[in-house]
Amino acid sequence: MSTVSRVINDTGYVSSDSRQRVMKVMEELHFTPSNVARGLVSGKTSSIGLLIPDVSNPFFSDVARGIEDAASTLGLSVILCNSDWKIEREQTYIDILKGKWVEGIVVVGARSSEQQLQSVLSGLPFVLVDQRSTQNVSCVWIDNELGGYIATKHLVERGCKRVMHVRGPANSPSAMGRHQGFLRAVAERTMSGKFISGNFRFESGYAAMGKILDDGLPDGIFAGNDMMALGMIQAAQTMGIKIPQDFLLVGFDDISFSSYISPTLTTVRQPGYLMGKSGVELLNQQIAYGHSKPQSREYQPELVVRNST
Amino acid sequence: MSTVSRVINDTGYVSSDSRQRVMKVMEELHFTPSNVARGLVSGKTSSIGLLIPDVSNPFFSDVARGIEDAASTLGLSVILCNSDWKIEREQTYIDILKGKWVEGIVVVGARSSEQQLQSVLSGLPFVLVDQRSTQNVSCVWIDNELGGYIATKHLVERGCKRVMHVRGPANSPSAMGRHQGFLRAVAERTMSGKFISGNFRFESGYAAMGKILDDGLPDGIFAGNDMMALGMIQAAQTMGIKIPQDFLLVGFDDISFSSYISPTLTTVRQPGYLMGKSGVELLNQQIAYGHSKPQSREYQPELVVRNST
DNA sequence: TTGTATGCGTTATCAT
DNA sequence: ATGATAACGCATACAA
Repeated sequence: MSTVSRVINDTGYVSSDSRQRVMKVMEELHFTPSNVARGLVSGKTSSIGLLIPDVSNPFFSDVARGIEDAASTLGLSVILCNSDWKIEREQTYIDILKGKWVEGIVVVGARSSEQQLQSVLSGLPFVLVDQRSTQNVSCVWIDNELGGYIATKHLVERGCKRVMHVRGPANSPSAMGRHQGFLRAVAERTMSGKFISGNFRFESGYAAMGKILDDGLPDGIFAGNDMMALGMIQAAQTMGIKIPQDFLLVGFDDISFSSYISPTLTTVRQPGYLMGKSGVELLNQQIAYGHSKPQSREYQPELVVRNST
Repeated sequence: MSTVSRVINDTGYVSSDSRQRVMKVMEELHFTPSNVARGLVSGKTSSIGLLIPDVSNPFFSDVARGIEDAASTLGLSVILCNSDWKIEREQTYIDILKGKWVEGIVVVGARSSEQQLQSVLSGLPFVLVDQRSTQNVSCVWIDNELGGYIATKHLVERGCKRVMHVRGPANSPSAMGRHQGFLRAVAERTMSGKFISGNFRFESGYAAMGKILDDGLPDGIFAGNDMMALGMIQAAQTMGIKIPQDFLLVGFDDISFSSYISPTLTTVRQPGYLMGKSGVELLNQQIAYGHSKPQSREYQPELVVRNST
């Protein structure tokens, strides 16, 4: 009955009498209109995809929360997809999401290249979060290079003479950016800046601490992210090395746990929640105003000084 | 063309010639069948809802990961809904999910009563995770009472004479269960067992430490969850109180950070990832075999002894 | 083995 | 102001 449709959508002419009756019956039958049928006719499913490496990772779970909150505000539902940093899984999920006619996808920390993404997405709106676009796609990011620079400079200003970097994985643009910033800060003072590679995980930081000790302890270390920094703190603890007495430590991300440990961790804040929120807003622009000009939102990394330095 | 449908679903008779041609064309056009249209005709959307208080909470993000993994394995997509422990939001999301024709809902740590849930869901399959059912609905849970008992008994066995409990919120069945276990263990030794209320958050544990100090420090504290325990560790640290020298501390959950801090936290493990995974499996039973007999899966709380005791 | 018709629940267009 | 009809994309039942 089209009259029903009219009262539901509040469109067209409906006598107040009919409206009353329809509303009454809807109450009685607990009637909920089918978004599936609606989607089929309108092409709009009011759903978006969230492609993210791992929701159980503290930084990403913050991002995810920001995304879901913003989406919810816009009346959009979020379909959660964990890719585990695997390109293959990214592609698989994208196919599924396309089949579901999501209105767009928020891609967080993707491993696939932008070309791959664009090719597979074939026109479906999407935004990159935690990643800068080199093509012309909407994205939300922070200047990792600057963040790495700030972190390292802080170490130097605190009087460190031998600084080191525990870098994230080489296939992560964020990790590489931070490393670049580290190198720039180090070059400015004509210091040497050694680094070792990790994988952004706690265990990786823990293990790094061992290797570092073999090479002789530096007086300042910039960890590529907070999880590795936590690992280093834990390792240092068991080794009887004191922070900040024996060396200063700076992390990256400012996950909540950075201020929940001892020593509280000096770190470079990345506003995960906000970045997620912004991502959805940009995506919504794309969705609403068609394939207009992509926008990007850049956040500034911010040093948060705590007890580890 | 129904032949196309036949090759996609691999049903009915199709000459290998036609199959070849169809597949070829599908490749060329990057054809992806619409799950929306499919859902409309079959009534199956291959989507489930995930209603959870807060994905950015470490325990819940573990659960969420388990759920998404299991769902993905079963070919189900997960729609993420954060309720913030608000009954109102739970209801709102449920309505949305119903409109989307999800095949079922995994309800994690709900605040709504089972009656409310059943009433709003009106027949839609759902399972409770992190909550025991008093009605007849599928659920995955651990024995919180036993967990609380184990934690407290551990304290006693370690020689504590005056134990305390920092409880979670009164409207949380988990919190109350753990408290009950605490009381039972205390009663067995005819000890007094004071407690104060918290809200399961870090700040709450931090604040609790202050109040506890006013009443005179006990020699053993059982915190209602790990987040509060972390808050207490942090507060103790700033107050110059040493753990486990000045008092022993046991948490609950075993979130990963429990072993990432100093002192590493003795805690009662709750297998969040597994519980999420099981939840989906039970839900799938409900979905597949109609409204058959609900099942429940109980996990045993397990004491993990670390340095805080 | 293949094509045609019908219906899923909703909305938009057209008649009434 | 309201009802009838077509269409969305697919799968099923039926006819060829």
